[in-house]
Amino acid sequence: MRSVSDLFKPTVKKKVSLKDIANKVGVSIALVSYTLNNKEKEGRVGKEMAKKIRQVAKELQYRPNHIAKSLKSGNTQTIGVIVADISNPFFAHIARAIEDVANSKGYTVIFGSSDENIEKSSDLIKVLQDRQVDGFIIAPSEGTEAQIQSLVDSNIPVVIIDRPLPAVPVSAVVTDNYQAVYGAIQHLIDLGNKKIGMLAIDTQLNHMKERMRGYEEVLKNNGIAYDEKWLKKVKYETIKEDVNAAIEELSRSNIAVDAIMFATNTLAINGLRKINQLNLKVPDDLRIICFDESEAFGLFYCPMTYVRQPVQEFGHTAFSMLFEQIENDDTQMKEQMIKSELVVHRSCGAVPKAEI
Amino acid sequence: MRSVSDLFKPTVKKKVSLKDIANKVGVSIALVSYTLNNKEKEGRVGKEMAKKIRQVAKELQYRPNHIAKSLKSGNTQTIGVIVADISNPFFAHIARAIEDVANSKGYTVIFGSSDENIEKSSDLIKVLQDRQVDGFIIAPSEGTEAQIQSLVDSNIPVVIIDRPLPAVPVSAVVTDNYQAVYGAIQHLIDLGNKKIGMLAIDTQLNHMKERMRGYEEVLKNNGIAYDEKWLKKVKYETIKEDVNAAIEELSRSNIAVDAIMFATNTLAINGLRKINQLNLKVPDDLRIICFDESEAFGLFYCPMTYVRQPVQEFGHTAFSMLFEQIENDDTQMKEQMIKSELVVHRSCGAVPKAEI
DNA sequence: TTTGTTTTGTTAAACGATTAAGCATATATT
DNA sequence: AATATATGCTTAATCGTTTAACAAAACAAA
Repeated sequence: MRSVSDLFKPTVKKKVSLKDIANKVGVSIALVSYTLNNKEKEGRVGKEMAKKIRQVAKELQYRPNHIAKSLKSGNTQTIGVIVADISNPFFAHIARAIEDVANSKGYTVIFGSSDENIEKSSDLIKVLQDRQVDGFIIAPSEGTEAQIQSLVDSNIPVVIIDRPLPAVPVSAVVTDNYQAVYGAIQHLIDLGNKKIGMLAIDTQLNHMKERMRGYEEVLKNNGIAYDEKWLKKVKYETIKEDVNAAIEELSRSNIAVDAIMFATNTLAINGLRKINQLNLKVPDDLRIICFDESEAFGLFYCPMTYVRQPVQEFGHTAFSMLFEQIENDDTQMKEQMIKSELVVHRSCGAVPKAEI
Repeated sequence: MRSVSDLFKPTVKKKVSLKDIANKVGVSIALVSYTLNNKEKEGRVGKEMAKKIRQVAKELQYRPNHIAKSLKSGNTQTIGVIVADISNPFFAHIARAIEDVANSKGYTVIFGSSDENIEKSSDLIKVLQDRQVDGFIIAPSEGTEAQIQSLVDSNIPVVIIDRPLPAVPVSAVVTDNYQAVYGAIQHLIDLGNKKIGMLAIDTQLNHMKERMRGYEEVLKNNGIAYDEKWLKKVKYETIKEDVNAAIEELSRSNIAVDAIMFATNTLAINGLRKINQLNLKVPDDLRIICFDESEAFGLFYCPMTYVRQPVQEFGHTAFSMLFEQIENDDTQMKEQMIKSELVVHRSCGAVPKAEI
């Protein structure tokens, strides 16, 4: 007997399956499957019957169960994307670009933030593997070479982005970090700056090491004696405090630099905040150049000169390369270079050509 | 015979299943399943046998196939999160907060960006439903009431965030937008500002209407004649151009306002950029107050006064409420208010207490 | 010796799809 | 008339799990 309370119990609407359609039409499940997959030829479905099946499917508002499909087919049409922090605008924009292309190709994306942490990265990879993702796009954290290598060994499609791992034979979408910084600092030098500081993240990751190498080399090649006090390596975990300390040191009268390059977005935002607090005027008191764009630059009184990495292209290229690997299982590993460009505004001390 | 090329063909390492373990140990699949799920009692697995099974599972590096589990159990331990744009820092931070709690509870999150577009929203919901997500957290776009209602009707767990839908009986995590703006503008008035402009998004969404209502009411209650030219509604799709035009108008000498409130993050960033370009000085020429925090404010020379919504709490509360619905299928709908606070700095013309 | 209780398994159905293979019947070809 | 081909639809296996139901042996109790 139904009790009164049963009447108010939320009855979960059962999902419609092929079976329901088959029952209603009075045919086998197979016939319904063939029809709804447009394999009427292959399944030799009669014209009338196909029409009826389609109609009933519509009536019942049938939607295929993707999980069941995945189990049968072995692919999930899902990719995993692991970045350091999805709330960091640089990664958020890449993520968004990936989401858009992926969706347009019928893929769904699962994002994860590793917080530059080896264990979190490993956990995320495991979870996503358990969920049978068809492939990965990863901005690898320091020390995760083995994790990536293991994916490669298991023949799971992977593309790494932003941070090359020279030790691992894996497809990658990266920019020429050395060249980009070299060019940026050369720009500062050409404008007459001599004492040039640099804030970078303290990591062994290749992209950051290349940025530092670019910095050191360009100074050397311009005959500027490199002072190691000018290069400040800050910890990711304590970025705010470390940047504050670094800016204070670099601006102290005894070693005061003419200019500072920020090696990332986040460094720049923290640094510029401190520069505001110290009441230093850009470009008069201090010239600034940044790596990566930020919406935030729009709020700075002095239009910022920066190295622009095309994040859209990053995302699109990464997905295309991954897609190729997924579709086609003997794809060769390849490294795709994305060209960055120097966007010149006034923060380095010169009026950009466009504004003259 | 194996050809030479076979040797180089990437052999996809087959995944190990319960069957593989069962075969190797020489028992039935069921026994392995019971053991690895710690249901040895229920499955009456012998001690010795359990030990052996576990050992072989480890040897073969068995990892359960989540897809198969989902198909059997009917739940995917996955939730769908739909926001307007994941690359917008406000949503990116909420997303990150959701990701963190969700992961800690064993849930995986799939994000999607609706771009404030009804069709995209509908498509996303469909895709996620097809993928059998256990529930949704949605920041609904304008005109998506029917979509949300349909989820509710189908008894699918949903929590909406940020934007209340008064017409739909659904659980929600929101802030008191009316009160927040009322307080913010009152603050401006208390500091002597009379002609106060407002930039808002042109939408029928309740959160924005409430913000506008707060603006109008507080002016009225303070005996300030409300001039409709002061309230600028800009289109989401053409936000940059519209904001530029709005700022220009509001600062034109004949109607020049004393102060401007920005009703969102993105409006603020675009507006402040324009204000920089026009060389207007904050707070001397113009006072500013914003809704929502932004990293970017750190780059503005004048520390910004803004209404802070605790995004972490937003994410955490939303997930908790969703989790409750998922676990417990006769949960009552409920609306959770999150308290916002006014963070006072100097952009409204006064020195904040903390700095005196 | 017979019956009951434990212990230790196995079998088989199910979740919702896909798809090769089989089986009638009708029509075409020789 | 005998054989081949086409047409229309069904059966059953499979993907990797879970879990209720059954079975067989060992041991205890009557």
